[in-house]
Amino acid sequence: MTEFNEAIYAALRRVPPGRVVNYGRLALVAGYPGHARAVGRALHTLDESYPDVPWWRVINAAGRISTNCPTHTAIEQRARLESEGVEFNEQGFISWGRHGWLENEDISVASSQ
DNA sequence: GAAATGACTCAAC
DNA sequence: CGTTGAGCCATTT
Repeated sequence: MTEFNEAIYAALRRVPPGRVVNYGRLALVAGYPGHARAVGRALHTLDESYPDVPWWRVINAAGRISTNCPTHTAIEQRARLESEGVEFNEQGFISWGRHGWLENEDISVASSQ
């Protein structure tokens, strides 16, 4: 496992239940800005070895589930999120204004609600 | 080590 | 938000 993956997992563990974060922001928080795709790869390689990593709280910038993994399906991810209180749109989108992770509330989520 | 791939993102239409 | 095209980076082949 690489240092990069550890950083991603560490940052992901900081995400509280009921909150979601997109790949780009997660990479930014982990200290690797611009590594959005690498985050996707890191989560893809994720397995039972890291049970405490809430991979389901990671979605794409559009606010939608992007998961396309046989072991971690988008259906399962949505179910996990809903059980945590995350609400989905009719179109399957998540409201960043309600469930977006603010990290330290220092970063402007730019939620124009 | 080069080329291809992917759980991405942003800017333009 | 919908789609397209280009940029991005780590892992895989």
